[in-house]
Amino acid sequence: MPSMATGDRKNFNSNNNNNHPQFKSGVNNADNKFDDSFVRRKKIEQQRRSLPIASVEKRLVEEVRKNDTLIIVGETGSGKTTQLPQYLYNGGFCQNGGIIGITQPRRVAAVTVAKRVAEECGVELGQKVGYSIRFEDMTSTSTKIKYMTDGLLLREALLDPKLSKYSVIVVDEAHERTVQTDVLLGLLKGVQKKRTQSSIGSSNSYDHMKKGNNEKERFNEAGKLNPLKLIIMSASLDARGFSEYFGGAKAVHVMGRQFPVDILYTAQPETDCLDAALVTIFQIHLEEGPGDILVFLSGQEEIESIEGLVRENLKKLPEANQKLLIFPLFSSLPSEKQMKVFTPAPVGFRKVILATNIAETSVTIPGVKYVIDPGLVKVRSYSPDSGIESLIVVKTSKAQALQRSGRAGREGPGKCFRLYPESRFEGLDDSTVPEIKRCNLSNVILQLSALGVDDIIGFDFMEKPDRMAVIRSLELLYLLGALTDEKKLSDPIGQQMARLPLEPNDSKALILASQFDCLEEMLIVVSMLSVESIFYVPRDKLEESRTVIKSFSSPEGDHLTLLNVYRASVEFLEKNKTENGSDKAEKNLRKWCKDNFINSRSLKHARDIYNQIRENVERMGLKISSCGDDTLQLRRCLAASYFLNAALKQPDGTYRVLANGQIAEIHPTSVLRRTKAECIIFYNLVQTTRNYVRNVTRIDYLWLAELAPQCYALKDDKS
DNA sequence: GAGCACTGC
Repeated sequence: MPSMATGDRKNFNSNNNNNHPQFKSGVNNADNKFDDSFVRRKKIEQQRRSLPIASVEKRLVEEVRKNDTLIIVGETGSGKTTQLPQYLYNGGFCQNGGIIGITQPRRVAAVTVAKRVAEECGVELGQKVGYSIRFEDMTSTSTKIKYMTDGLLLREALLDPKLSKYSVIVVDEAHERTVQTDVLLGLLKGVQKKRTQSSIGSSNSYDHMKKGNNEKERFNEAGKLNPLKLIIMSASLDARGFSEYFGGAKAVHVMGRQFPVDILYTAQPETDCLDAALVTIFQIHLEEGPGDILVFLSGQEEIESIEGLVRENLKKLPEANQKLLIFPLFSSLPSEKQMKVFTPAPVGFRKVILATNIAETSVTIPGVKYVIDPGLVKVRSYSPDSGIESLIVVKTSKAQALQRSGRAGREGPGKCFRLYPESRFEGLDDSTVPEIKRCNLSNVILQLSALGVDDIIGFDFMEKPDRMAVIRSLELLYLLGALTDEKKLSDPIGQQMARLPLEPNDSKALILASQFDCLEEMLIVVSMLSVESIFYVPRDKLEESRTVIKSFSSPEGDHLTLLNVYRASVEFLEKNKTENGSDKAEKNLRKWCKDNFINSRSLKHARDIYNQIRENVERMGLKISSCGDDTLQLRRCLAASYFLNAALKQPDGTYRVLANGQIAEIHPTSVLRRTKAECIIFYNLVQTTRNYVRNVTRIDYLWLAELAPQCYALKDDKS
């Protein structure tokens, strides 16, 4: 417990190393009652012209004309994401009928930016300017500027390996180095080479035309496919990595527009980060001017405990100083609760937002003037040998610290309190380890195989993934029957698996389910497994939730329990629709979810996935039939698909994973926690305080040898 | 009897 009363406070050193130019806001200073479209257009025009990037429009277009690949480093607020595509359009880059594609790592970004650009262009969204993300396509044949997620462009490449409808592809936020971005960069490099070759040697493109490719390709006057212009946009200060990867590509810098943020460090290293954050919150609240506080914490648990501490300490202050409102923010929080952070604090009040990484890039909260950064972050780590996933708390990178502090300077000058000494900052890694070096690669490999890349180890990644991780994933794909002995994609299993937007194991389960006559059920199970945490239980309703959740549970395990939840929700929705109409029914469903401790956002997501993959398997011609109440077939199918995730009970009640000997316990949230089935299959193995298997179903040990002989042979067979 | 950062198709 911090001793605020005794005057315990943190001493912060300012580095005063502030070389950011200060800008006047210039926006919204006229409270215009006559905000008709003309005035609005004028305003937009003015805003566009005042962006830092506007002064270099001609030069940028010229550079793109001269260079097939260009790196653009643009700081926050430069306007690169909204403006560059418009400059290129006006510069004639769509004249051959090609379109400009801009990729984003996140769905919301693709949507909001597309909306803004459509407005700036004065066109209806979905016409000249559109976006395309999973479950939502807002483009048409007239779309010339298309925003999309990078994952979606990867999917498009499966159907059209030369991405022939694009004349320019802009990869935005490349510094984030998500798996999808990294794969995309490697792919685009190859596409560019192919298109350059085919526009030199005419035979290639001619062959392609002869094959009767459905996709219309963009040809120049001589009937050749135009080269692909590639633009990599990054906010990182160092463009060297990208430039080197693209053969010494030219890099240009565009100024940003940020308000200055004063960076403060503690004089001494902190031993207790939570306590330091708590003290700093009150220090700001009591000593600094108006403005909201954003605190970066590692996870839900930390957020909830600090929330309690702030409340406790707040009560001890004089009433005049109690005007502090606390908002937790993390991804699994139900959206109604997430939305609350956007309501401005009443006059005289200050908000403090306790957030995870979600506030670093995904969510921008207005009103933040102070950032508290303990310098830690929870990251996923994955061990290819044990197949164990875990979340570990590590120090942020310099780039991440910079990103966090930037959150204080969006509306005016701000302050960032780093809860560590300046010397420690110097010792941080420049940037975060790319995701591709710390994740399961089976999906990446499956996708690349479908694109004709057979030599994964030799693929031109910007940063090569771990060799062992590649080998393990190749093994898995081979055992699932997706790859042949020659490491080529198998037909039809591998081909079908690659087409499904799921993890390879889940795709295999669907394909097998059509043979086990339980595809109807497996579609639901896989959709439910693909989303995060279906159940959401507030801390104070633990007891109440137990009986409610129990009503869904199946003695056979969690997979069937998830199936029950989905079916109950569909039944509720259908019945409501006939009685109350569609809109009202959706609203009632959300209430039903709340009453049943189900996260309605997750359930909606599962329904979207269900509809999408159902359409996929229908198009593949798989037989969709139901096993009804006979769940034996479904469990046998699970065993046949997830055979590598089989575990046997040991005398002490723990489980031993047959494939690699790992020891784990059944997670306490599982319906099989108490029953202790002899043999189980599980969906994933996570390490927290202990090793836990989650989403578990009871199976018969003998099924393994019968259904997965490539992995298990009966011991008696040899004698 | 425990706890799960964030994305994406």
